[in-house]
Amino acid sequence: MTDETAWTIPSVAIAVDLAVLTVQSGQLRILLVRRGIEPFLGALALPGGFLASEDEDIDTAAARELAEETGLASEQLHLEQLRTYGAPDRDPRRRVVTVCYLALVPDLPLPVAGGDAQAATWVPVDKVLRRGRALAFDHKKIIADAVERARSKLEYTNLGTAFCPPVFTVTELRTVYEIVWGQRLDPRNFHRKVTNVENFLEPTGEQSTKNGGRPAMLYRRGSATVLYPPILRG
Amino acid sequence: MTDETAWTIPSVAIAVDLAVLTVQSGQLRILLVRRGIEPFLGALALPGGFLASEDEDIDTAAARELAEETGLASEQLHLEQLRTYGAPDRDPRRRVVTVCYLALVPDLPLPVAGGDAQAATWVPVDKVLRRGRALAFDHKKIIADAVERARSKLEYTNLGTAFCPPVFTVTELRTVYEIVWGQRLDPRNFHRKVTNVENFLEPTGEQSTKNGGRPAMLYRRGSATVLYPPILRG
DNA sequence: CCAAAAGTGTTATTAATACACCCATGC
DNA sequence: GCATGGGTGTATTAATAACACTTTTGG
Repeated sequence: MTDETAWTIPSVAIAVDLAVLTVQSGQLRILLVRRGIEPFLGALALPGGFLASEDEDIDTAAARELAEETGLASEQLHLEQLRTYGAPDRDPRRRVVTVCYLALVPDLPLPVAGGDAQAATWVPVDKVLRRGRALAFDHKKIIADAVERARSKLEYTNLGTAFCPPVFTVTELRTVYEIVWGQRLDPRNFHRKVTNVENFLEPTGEQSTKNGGRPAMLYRRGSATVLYPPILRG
Repeated sequence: MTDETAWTIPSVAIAVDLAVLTVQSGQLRILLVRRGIEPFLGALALPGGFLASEDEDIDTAAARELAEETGLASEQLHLEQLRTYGAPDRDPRRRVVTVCYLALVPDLPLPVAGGDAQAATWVPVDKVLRRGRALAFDHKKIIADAVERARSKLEYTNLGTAFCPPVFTVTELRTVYEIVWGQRLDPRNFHRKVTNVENFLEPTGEQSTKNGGRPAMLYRRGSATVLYPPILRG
């Protein structure tokens, strides 16, 4: 930080945008809102906004936006800073630098479209990334970065469990991996791997009999947040 | 991004700070400047500054600051965004959000203290992180994040070579790993690992005879930027 | 010759992969 | 019983770890 004085500092607006990912109906999906004003009127965009006040912390702003859009508080959910995007022409109106956050959430009943928030919808990321028309600003690039971050974090952390309900089976967790990575995993080897890593899964003692076949053990997320050795995609 | 209009947007200053790491004299070191004004007068701080103009891209601003401080251009050097720090009270004067960048550079002749830049010095990160007094703002935390990012990136990328000169030996590269990780590595296994990964190192055909003992083959950084399987710290 | 550093070979251990097989439920 | 999904055992392969040993220089 240099010693330049305040009068030399250009005026720049700071926004906070959210890339909220979930696994729903066998797809990796992202929460998007339809823009109601120009620019990019009618285009899909990441939910977000400007700081609520000059005193609001940016992490707090992200958590607030997330609660407004999904109704979720910070428990059973993961929120981390992704990256800051600050190309000078990314917003045609004025200079806006946006601090983007990545959130991983379980399959929610639905995003509640209430209050002043726009109606939000879950959109498959495959569709967004392949035919990326109708995406506002540089949000397609942001989504690509968010998805890559999520994919890589599944390799060496327990964040796959953020997509699961509080109590889940090994198969549910494996399905999350398969959907996020777009790749089949051997059920038997995956089972052994995640159950052998110390404190990765915490057995509840309960069983799930929801599907046909032999009942599955139910687990909670364990205390181990890192997975060593990692599960590599290959 | 919401549809709030500009008059609701709080005014926040955006800074760009640099965590420039190098390996020098057997230590991992970071480039720091001594502050000449309040607040934190006389304390060590990361080099950085505000955007040069309202039209300057933040990545460009980081590259410009880096060139000003080190004289290095973007070749034979790595520069990536680290994280954005935006706690409301991190600067007592006014609200400042800083976008921090991580740079990895080879052992330079010296940082040139010329023009309007303050005199910069290389400070061992161990010293900074252990007895972190005299660090301005939240820069100690930023440095800790930068070091952890650098350490983890050595595991699965070729960024260790960013600390090396354009042409280097396997032993020089291993020494970089040992210093950054603070851990000894088996010379033989390391050699086999990095020379076996396809396109990780590009042989020059030349040999180095600088040290005693058998001359070492000289390599350039290869085209492979990711290391699979990774070299894990354990 | 000796010391020092570079590099190869070899073995043991560990982890990943592939797949046969058994287990426990619903119907 | 039979289909279905859950879970274990095991052989194969690949990667890591540990270390003996050879190579090539300088003195």
